[in-house]
Amino acid sequence: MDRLTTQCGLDVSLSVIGGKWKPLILYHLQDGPTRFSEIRRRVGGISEKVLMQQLRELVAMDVLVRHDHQQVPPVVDYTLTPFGKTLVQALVPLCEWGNRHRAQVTETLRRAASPDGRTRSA
Amino acid sequence: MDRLTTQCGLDVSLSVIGGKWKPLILYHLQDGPTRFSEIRRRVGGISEKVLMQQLRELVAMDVLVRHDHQQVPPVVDYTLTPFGKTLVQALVPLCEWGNRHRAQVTETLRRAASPDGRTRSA
DNA sequence: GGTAGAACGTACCAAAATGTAAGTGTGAGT
DNA sequence: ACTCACACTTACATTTTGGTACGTTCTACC
Repeated sequence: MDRLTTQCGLDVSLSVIGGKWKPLILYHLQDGPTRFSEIRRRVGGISEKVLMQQLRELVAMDVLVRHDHQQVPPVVDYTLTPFGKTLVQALVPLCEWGNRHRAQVTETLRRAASPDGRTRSA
Repeated sequence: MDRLTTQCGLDVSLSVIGGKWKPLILYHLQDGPTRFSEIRRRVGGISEKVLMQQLRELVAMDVLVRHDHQQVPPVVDYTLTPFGKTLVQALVPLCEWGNRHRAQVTETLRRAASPDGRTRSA
């Protein structure tokens, strides 16, 4: 009972980076401490509300630390914890895979969405 | 405009393995051709409808191939394509990460969900 | 004959995730 | 004075996702 079962661990990872944005967020935090608004700009397309949620969850999971500079107007930044860095490392291959196959995937998605949907021959 | 942007590739991967079940499904297909009902049993907890959806999407993305044995009662199996295998390889690290940190993640989730929510010391 | 199981399809629903728009308080720039 | 940016929060609307339940066609089994 150890073939590759035991629940492959994917479930664990997924529970941490689940959602549409978390992987992207983590990715954009690799440069070091980053401010809220800067993350928002980098990720692009994410709303403040959702970004906040995700950040809070990530912080709760000890993947990030939040540093409030106690200034006004507010200055807060988020940083990957060592734990978070291991996670980022783990998704590097996925990132590379995505880059390597961007064309193919994009193309496939395109034709899947094409109105006359000729996905195959007939 | 190419610092590390260009979209890190994660968006591509995510568009393929997005969703609650796809990674799990792929994982359980590593053994080779697997029948629908067998996948369902292995993954566990997934409904027929959703499994069907996911499989169809995966097939559409050329990650899997569907083989209908043209028998009755129906015999159909799904297999990873070479392309699919590269994807599976890419999520191996995530899988390992999950296994390595299962305890911590589980614990964190547990206390986050605890009714009296003592997230910190006291 | 009735039942079970194979691999689906479909209708309808509930829940989760995401998005939108607005508001908060304060200080710096114009 | 007015506006903007900061880091959020809240209420609300919408979209996406997942789930339940049932139907189908056919065969093997009791």
